[in-house]
Amino acid sequence: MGEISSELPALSRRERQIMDAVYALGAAAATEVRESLPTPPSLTAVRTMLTILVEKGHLKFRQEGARFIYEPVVPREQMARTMMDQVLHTFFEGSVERVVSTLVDREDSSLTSQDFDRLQAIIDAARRQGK
Amino acid sequence: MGEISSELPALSRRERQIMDAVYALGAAAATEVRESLPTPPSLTAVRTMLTILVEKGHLKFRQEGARFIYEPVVPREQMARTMMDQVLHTFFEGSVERVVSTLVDREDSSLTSQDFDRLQAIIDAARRQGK
DNA sequence: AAATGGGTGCTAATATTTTGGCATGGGTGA
DNA sequence: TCACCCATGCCAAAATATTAGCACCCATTT
Repeated sequence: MGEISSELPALSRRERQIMDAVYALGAAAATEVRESLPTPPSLTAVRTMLTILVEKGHLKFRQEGARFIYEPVVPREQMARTMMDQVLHTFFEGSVERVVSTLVDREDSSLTSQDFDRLQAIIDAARRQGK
Repeated sequence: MGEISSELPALSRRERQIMDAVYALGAAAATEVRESLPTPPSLTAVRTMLTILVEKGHLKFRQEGARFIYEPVVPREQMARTMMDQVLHTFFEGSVERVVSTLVDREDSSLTSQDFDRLQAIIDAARRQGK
């Protein structure tokens, strides 16, 4: 049925918007999802979409008291990886360096000295581990 | 008409697939676009979509001999930035560090020692400039 | 207990997307 | 020059996506 795993599913526009919203929120109820949608439709419509996404295996939900909390089936961590690969390939010709360059050069990067330290630490660690 | 600029347009599924293909290719004719589409439709269908995307202002084309080469209106560089912001916000809670971490920890990262040097240089440069 | 705030399921109209046929025209190479 | 390839425009069916109404259920709060 599902076949989601690490493949990024071909979602429709609204479905993608909703999945993005849920990923950004971590987990959320219909109302919250609706609030973070661009040009939000009716709450009923949002609920329908959520149900569809559950049926398709992209979302799951847990009941918390009276409310239903929706959550992605593929954990954010994993999807983040997939999305990065996607962006890396489509917009950066697979160049990690260009991505990092873009990241740290952003207008509103506002990276502190400590942030830079941490970045350096991450790279050092990867270097040691990689070989 | 267009109103595209840096806002990421709400494309339909196929439209996004095609835009991604064109971005990945840099510029391409209909046939090439078709070849890099998942479950490609007929060539006519692809052409129709390309035309629609031109009408909507997402693509432009130039005639090169007998063939038409399609190209994104928003340059890849700029769209790359927008996409990064998007991914950063949706999947990494805005944490640049997490992105970098994910990038260098990828299975098939295969980053060489020189790659790491360059990464470090990028960060050093940004640090000096940012402060 | 009654009102309220979510939730469900079923249903269906509308809107949009997606597909591609068909006739036609212009370059280009054999 | 004559196919051939690639393009165009117009058109339209088929498939999907999107929206939402309605009746009803359950938990919480007043």
